[in-house]
Amino acid sequence: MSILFENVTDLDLHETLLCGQCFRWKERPDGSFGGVVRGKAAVARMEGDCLILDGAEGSDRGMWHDYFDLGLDYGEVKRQLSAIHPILAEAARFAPGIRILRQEPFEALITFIISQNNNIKRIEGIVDRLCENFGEPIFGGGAGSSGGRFAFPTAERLAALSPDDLMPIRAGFRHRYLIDAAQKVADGTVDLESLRTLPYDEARAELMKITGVGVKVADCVLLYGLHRLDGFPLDVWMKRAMAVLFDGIEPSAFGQYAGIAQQYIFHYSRMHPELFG
DNA sequence: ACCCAGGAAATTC
DNA sequence: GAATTTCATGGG
Repeated sequence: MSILFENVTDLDLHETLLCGQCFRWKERPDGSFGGVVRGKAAVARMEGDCLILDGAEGSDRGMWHDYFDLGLDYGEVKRQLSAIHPILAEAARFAPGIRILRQEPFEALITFIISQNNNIKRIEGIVDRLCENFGEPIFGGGAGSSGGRFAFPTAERLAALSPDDLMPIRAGFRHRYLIDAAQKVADGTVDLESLRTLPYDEARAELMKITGVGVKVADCVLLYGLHRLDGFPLDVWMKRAMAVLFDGIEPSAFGQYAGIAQQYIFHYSRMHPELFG
């Protein structure tokens, strides 16, 4: 079974799925991508301006439309952002097919806790092992050969574990952070869904109740897991980029789509390390 | 051997 | 309170 979207603009799967906002999609030899979203495995590919999800049994169009944020006009977003600063315009031109995915909040929380003081390659390996060890196996459909054959673990499952139970995923000092996050989500101490509408600073403060969540990780959870496009995560790359490429400019200057600007700049910077040598 | 990685907690000054 | 050190793990 396949799901097809026609007339899709401003989407490049390679740019969107491998730009550091998510960690579970794997590129396949034929250029398609295998991944798992909301417990459904699928293979994604583009043919011209058509987005095709193969083997997505049991999942509906709406879920994928939502995930790829197809309801937002990124052409208009880029017009607005490009008018703000010429280097931002260049960064958007460099990877015009980046979209901000609407990932699951708990997955964003866990994966970006793992991301701290870590590199993207190793983050992907840890997340893979986390899902293989503690996620529900997925049967049938695109699951067979897509690489990711396990759902992302639930908060309830992880909350029942101890830090030492996570030894197989080899996330080191982050084990206790992951358990604390799972427990606070599972017992309602932190209500992730409520963060969609809370004022930004209050939403950030809620997330920072979790041990291992500081400002940067909280901003990533809000942007990638709750689609707070006004969020602007500042990691080591972004701090360098702001200092070197946008000296004197405050993130607030990027407006309501600051988070999208951040992704263009982050990816542009990572692909041009010589700018900061 | 040394340094860094989409940081944050623990310790020290 | 602000500045520095430590925290696992793996790759360059």
